[in-house]
Order: sequence, then structure tokens, then C-alpha cells
Amino acid sequence: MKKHPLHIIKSAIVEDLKKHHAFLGALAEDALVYPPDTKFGDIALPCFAYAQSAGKNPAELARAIAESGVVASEWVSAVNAAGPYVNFVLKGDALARVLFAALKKPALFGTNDFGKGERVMIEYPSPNTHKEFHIGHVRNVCLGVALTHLYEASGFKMAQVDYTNDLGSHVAKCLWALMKFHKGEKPPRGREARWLGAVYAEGAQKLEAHPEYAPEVSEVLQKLESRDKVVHTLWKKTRAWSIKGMNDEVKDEGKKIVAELLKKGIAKKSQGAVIIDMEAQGFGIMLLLKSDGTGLYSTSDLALARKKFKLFKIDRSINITDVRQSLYFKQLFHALALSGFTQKMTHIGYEFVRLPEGAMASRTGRVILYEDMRDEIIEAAAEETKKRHPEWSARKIADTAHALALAGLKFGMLKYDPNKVIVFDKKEALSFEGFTGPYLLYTFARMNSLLKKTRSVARGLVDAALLADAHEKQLAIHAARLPEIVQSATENNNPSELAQYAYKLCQLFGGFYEHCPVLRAPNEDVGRARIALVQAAQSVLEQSLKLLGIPLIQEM
RNA sequence: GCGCUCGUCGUUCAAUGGAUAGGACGCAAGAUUGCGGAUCUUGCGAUGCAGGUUCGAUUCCUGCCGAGCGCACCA
Repeated sequence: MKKHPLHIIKSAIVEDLKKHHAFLGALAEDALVYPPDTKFGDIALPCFAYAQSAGKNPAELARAIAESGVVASEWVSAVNAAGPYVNFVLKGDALARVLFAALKKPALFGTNDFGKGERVMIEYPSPNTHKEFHIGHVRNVCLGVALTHLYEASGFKMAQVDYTNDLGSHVAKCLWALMKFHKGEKPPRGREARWLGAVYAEGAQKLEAHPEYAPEVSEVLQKLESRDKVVHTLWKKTRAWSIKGMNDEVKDEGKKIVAELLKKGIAKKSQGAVIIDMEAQGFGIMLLLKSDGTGLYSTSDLALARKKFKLFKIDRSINITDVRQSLYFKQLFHALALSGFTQKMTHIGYEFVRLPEGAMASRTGRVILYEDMRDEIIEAAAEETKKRHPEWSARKIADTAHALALAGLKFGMLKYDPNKVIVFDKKEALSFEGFTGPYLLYTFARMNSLLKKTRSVARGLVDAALLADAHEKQLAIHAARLPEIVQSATENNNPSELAQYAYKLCQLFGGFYEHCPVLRAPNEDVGRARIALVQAAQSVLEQSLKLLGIPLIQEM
């Protein structure tokens, strides 16, 4: 196990407690909690679970433990009982000491190794597969990005979903060969994809044999990227062929699997169609083949899943979709389990984003498209930025506004539990105050500005013991919790835990900033210690925002 | 009809069965020329209803009320 700053302190407390109190034999680190108010202490032990084996009621037990003497004196300055809780007050420098040490490598702080040795694949729709990209889809992408980062930070190896790059040079080669050697030809019906593959192979071979063709190919690529009319039209046509080809291939593969399932007696025929009866599991009926023998989504999914597990050798797979597909994924996972796949499969269903007037529906035109919303927020942010910084260049204002808008949208999507319906209020999306992305960026910018001004302060040994103010201690202990939060957010597939954490960090920094002057600290030593604390808080905030997929800006 | 999810201040969200139910928005009042007022401080203000389990329930169980979603040839 990697040792987090708080792990070091918690395990010292736990070990010492166990040494002195036999009835706490099974005590684990995660039994320690954080008091609701720091006036109680910094870390607490609830005594409910041990009361029975100790033969006392929880409050008596807490008192007995507290009175038995100070434990883990390297870190703890006082122990006191409050009702059924034993509260530990940490020494002023304890937290800051471990925190500063851990932050010597800020990029690693926040990581943990609970997923070590496991490969995971996270699937969520890629933005460019949707033409009508509305704010509901934004939620999906934000969750996907944040979870990918979280899983990485928790030590998982990510298997990348192979989103075919359909604007690359291989496509240009194919189009070039098509135009040069097969202009006007019609591919055989139903075998377009295969034919296209042959054309590509031919083109690649000829290009290798005749390097003088290279400029022609790069011209095609340029035209492709600049959306030249002729090339672009051809590209759209060929892409449709190859997608259809891929889909057909997958579907054929799926039908073979369905046949196997029938043979094994897992699936059966019913009303002419092929189904798996999952009534016993409470999942109803899963339809695998239509009565006319043609395939369905589920047919392809079986094949895709098999391919995924075999090819990428993953241990876990995660699908992020709209919550309405929950039942379908239960069925799919059950079907895969019946076919012998033991990998851990998780479906994360997120609730809708709805408008104050009701659900979004393209039928009634009640949709908010991502691009429109984004532009509107950018405009509001630009106006606000211009007001504050009239001297900034148009370019800088535009960049800042863009970052603010993205932060606002993304944070807005991630700050709530995925299984809660989000009521998307435009007024709220346009606000930059309170529990919002821009507030976090503002805090970051202030930290940055403050640290810039401290560059002239002479460096020297930092005496963490000088951080004795309640604001300083609270900020330090909260900052030190990042690794725990990252792990918990990963385990629960819930980035909102991290979002709430980051916001709380900013709130605590706000209090510290108000009460503990850094540039005009009582003396130089206190100033140096505070600078170190600000640096620590900034690293933690930076790390949190990066994990959430929110870009940072230095000033705003 | 069956199943899943959800009901917490005016609004919108928090709270491993545990300490005084916590934020944000809005509202009201305030922050000595001081590190960025997109900030900070203070106040007002809530667990749908009825039972049950428990030393203790916003949390678990049952019923009711209310909202949303899903339940075989669509994707």
C-alpha cells in the first residue's frame, strides 16, 4: 500500500490504540472518521462498535480510552472524549509536515494503487458520433472523461476504446487510390467495405513502390482536412460503406454466438424469435434475434463484448449511458456471464438533464444544443472579463472566457450524483458565483497571484509548527485528504465526490485567505510556512481540477 | 399490472445507521486606505405521510401519497 499523509497518522493512532486496548483488536484505519466540527478534534474514533466487547456503553468506553493516556504522541497533542467519540487533536505541525513531504511530487499526490494490475475499459459515446449534441450528451462525456482520469489515478491500466480515426492519412491513401486507379467504378453491392479494403491495400503497395506519388497523397489529405467538396463527398460515401461493413461483420459474428447459446440451451426460441428468459433474475426477457432471423443491437453487443474481452484482456468494463438503458445492460451482462465471462462489468446510468419547463424533446424543439449553450456562456464570460480587465487583448479575453465557460459547464455536470436528474437552468449556468466552476478557477487564480508576489520572500526552512491557526489546520487536513477522495470517487464511480471536495477546499482557502495574511504575516517564519501551505493547497486544487477534466487558467 | 430511480430550507444539491441535518442560489444585514469584492462574515429557512427494526433513522424494512423512467422483434 502506498502511504498517504493521513494514512501515516491514522495507522500510527490505530496501532497505538490496539497496543493499549485489547478489545480494539480488529480496529482498522478506516474506522477513524473526521469530526463534523474541528472544535471536537481533527480525527475521531466512534466507539459504538467496540462497546460490547469492552463491556461498557459507548460513552463510558470513549472516556476510558481518552483517559488511558495520549496515543501516537508523535502526531497527536490531545485526546478527549465527547459522548461516544474519542477525538484526537493533531499537533500543529503534524499534518503540514506529512502534507509538504507528500507534495514534493505533486503530480503523484492524489494517486493510489487500489487498481494496480487491473485493466479497465470505459466506454462512452464520443462527441463526434453525434450530430445533435445536446447538453444531456455533455453530461455523458464529462462523466466519461472524469472517470477515466480517476481510474488512471487509482492505478488501473486503461484499455483505450478504438475510435477509428477517420480523418487520418490512411483514409487519404485510400481515397487517393480510389480516385487514381478506380475512378467511376462501382463496388459490388453488399461488399463495399471489402472492396474498399482491397483498394486501400493496392494504394498502399503502389505508394511504397513509387515514392513519387507521395505529394499526391498529401494533397488529398490536405483537401480532406479543408473539406474540399469533391474529396469530402467521396469521404462521406466511403465512410458509410466501411461503417456498414463493420456493423454487418459484427452482426454476423453475433449471430454465431446466438447460435452457440441456443445449442447450449442458454437461449431458446419463443414466438419465432430467439430469447433468453431472465424472469427469474427479475430482468424480464432478453431478445437476441428477431423472428425473421435478423439481428438486433443485443446481437452486435454480444459480439463486441466478446471481442473486447479477448482482444484487450481487460478485467473490468464500464459502460456509461443514459439511465434508461439500465435494464438492457443488466440483461447483457447476465447473458455474458452465462456465456462464461467472469469479468467485472459495470453500467453507470446517469439521469437526464432536463429543462425547468420539462424534459428535453427534439420533437417539440425543446432542446438546448451544446454549441449554442457554450457560445452563450462564453459571451457572458467575455463581457464579465472585459469589465475587469479593459487592458487585456481581445485574444486573451477570448481565451479566458472560453476556459471559464468550459469550467462552468463541466463542473455543473459533475457536481451532482450521476443518478440525480439535473435541472438545467440557464440562469445558473451563466452564474459564476458560489458552487460553480468559475469559483474554483477564481480561487486558483488568486492563489497563483499571491504566490507570484511571494517570489521575493527569502526561502528557508519551513517550520510547519507555526501553522497553528484553526483556518490553517483545517485547510491542511482537507488538502491532505485528496488521495482518500480520489479512491472513494473511483470506487463509487462518482466524480461528484471529487467536485464537492475541490469546492470545499476553495471555501476553506477563502477563510484562510481572509484571516491569515501571507505577505504581511506577523513575522517572516510564519509567512514562509503560510506560503508553503498555499503552495500545497494550490497543488491539490490543480490536481483535482485536472482529474475532473477542467482546464486551468493562471488569471482571470 | 410488474420493476427500477427519486421525494431534505422558497429553489437547487450534501450528509459509511451516529456528534447541533451541511452548502449554493435567492432574501436581509455587514466587511478600519491591507495579499484579486467573480471574495468573505452574520441572519432567516427543510427531512412527503403513517407504521416498524435500533441505544440511535434523512439513511434500513412495510404501506400510502407524489414525480420520473423502463418492461419482446426499435436503436
